[in-house]
Amino acid sequence: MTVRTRFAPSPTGYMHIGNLRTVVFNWLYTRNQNGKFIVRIEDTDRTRYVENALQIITDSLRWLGLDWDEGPEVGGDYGPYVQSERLDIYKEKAEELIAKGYAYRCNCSPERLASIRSQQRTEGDMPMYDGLCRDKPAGDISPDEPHVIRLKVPHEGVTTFHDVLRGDITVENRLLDDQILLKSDGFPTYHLAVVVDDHMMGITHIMRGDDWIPSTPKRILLYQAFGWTPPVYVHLPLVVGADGKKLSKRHGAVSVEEFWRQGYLPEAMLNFMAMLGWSPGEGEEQEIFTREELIARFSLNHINKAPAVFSYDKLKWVNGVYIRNLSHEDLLERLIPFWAEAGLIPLPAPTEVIPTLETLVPLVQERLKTLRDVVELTDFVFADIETPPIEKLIGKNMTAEQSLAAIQQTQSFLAHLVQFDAAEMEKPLRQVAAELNLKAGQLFTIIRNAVTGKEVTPPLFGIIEAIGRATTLKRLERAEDVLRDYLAAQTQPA
RNA sequence: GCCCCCAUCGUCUAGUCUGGUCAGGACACAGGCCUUUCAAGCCUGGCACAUGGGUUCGAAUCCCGUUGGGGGCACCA
Repeated sequence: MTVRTRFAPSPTGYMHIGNLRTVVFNWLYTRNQNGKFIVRIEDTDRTRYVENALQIITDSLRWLGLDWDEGPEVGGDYGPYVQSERLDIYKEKAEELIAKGYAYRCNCSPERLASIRSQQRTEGDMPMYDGLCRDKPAGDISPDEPHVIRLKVPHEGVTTFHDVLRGDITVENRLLDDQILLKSDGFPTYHLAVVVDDHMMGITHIMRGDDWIPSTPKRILLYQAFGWTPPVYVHLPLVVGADGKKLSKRHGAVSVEEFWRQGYLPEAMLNFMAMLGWSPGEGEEQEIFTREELIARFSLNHINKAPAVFSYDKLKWVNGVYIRNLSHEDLLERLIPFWAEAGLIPLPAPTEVIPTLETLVPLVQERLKTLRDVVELTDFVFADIETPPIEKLIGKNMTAEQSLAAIQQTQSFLAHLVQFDAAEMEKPLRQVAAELNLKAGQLFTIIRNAVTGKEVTPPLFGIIEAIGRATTLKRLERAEDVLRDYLAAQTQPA
């Protein structure tokens, strides 16, 4: 039997990271099994529909490299793959259930429903439909008047389904609501649409968040009513925030887009997401896996049942590992959009700045946790800096005179350097420090401050090379001015 | 309120099914080495089987209770 799985997002605006983890597991399992992965759009709620949401979903999937075999843009034999284009099917299936006695028409007003719900709540009961229309005679509500179609859940007995991770789960039928299957606007609800589509599209395995467990019995009842065999269920543990609650915006970034914009690599995201709730098991201590390794090793046997906290720290670490493993060329290409977005370089990058960028890449590579970090690390190369205040220009255990002399010596050395190249700088500048009776660190620190305006930067000489001779000398000069002004003020008591 | 699910370091987890190695690894944290700053790298350290009761020669592992956490209860998915 060919494994067929699906990802069935609602086009409500963005791709949530919790959804993404579900997709990753579905996709890895399907690829591992050589099955078919299907994307189906569940747009049955017209009130929540967002215009370009479909685009966001497909862009997100493509960014992660999660391809689908059937669905929007690629077609397939079981289409259409958008539920709003399948309305007549659901309607027909709902009528079929009425004919078989498993469903009934209901014309209770939303107001009445709300009022019985609130009453049930205040009385401490589980809110559910009171069944007013359930026993009305067959022709009592005309198919032409506004109404919904509800599932006729048995009052007695229990419904059991099997979950691969948790075993059999049983719920008493009396606790299940007479779920609405077809809304008064003619659209199906999720419960009907998903069962009909999963069956008609030949879905064999359903992997989704375990927040769906409580509603699964209703689904099973539908399969029984239709006389169909339910698929295999795998309920995945939820992805939660640091407080243990369902991951949401207040925990930090939650949409795939945001992670992309913050400079996470798709391959790092995939690796990290795969390990959230799944592990290779059997004493395996490897943490970093290629896409191919993940596909080869993924199995349902090692999925955890407990919810997993989404650790931004660990994701950053994984991302850093992936960044360090990139070739210089590859990293450069990925960094350019971030420099450009910060306004440091134009896009596309002009050929004359490429050598500067190439100098920078090896300097920043092991310092980046995200691609976007490059901005903070190198902005002074492209943009003018503020001349540092006097405290930053006087070295540790040094006088202003010594500091001025040190900067002057450095400036004159750099001004006359034949090859303005990082490799040519270190030795002679250490020499300069020695001659001035300074530790190398004392000299380098004030030079760093003078030239970058920051106390923490990538290695100094590479940075100086990237900044270039003219700008470097100019910045040193400005630093000297500050020191000279300071000294003048000292000797001239006010 | 009712129902369902879950429970190993702060976090992700290995080990649980097939009871018996100082409960292993990683992130984070602390200290150290390296070092022009910051990283990266290396070394070291602290840190967990929620709890009570069984079963057993022996329980993180099997059973029951308790506690704790999460989720669900729409003409939303």
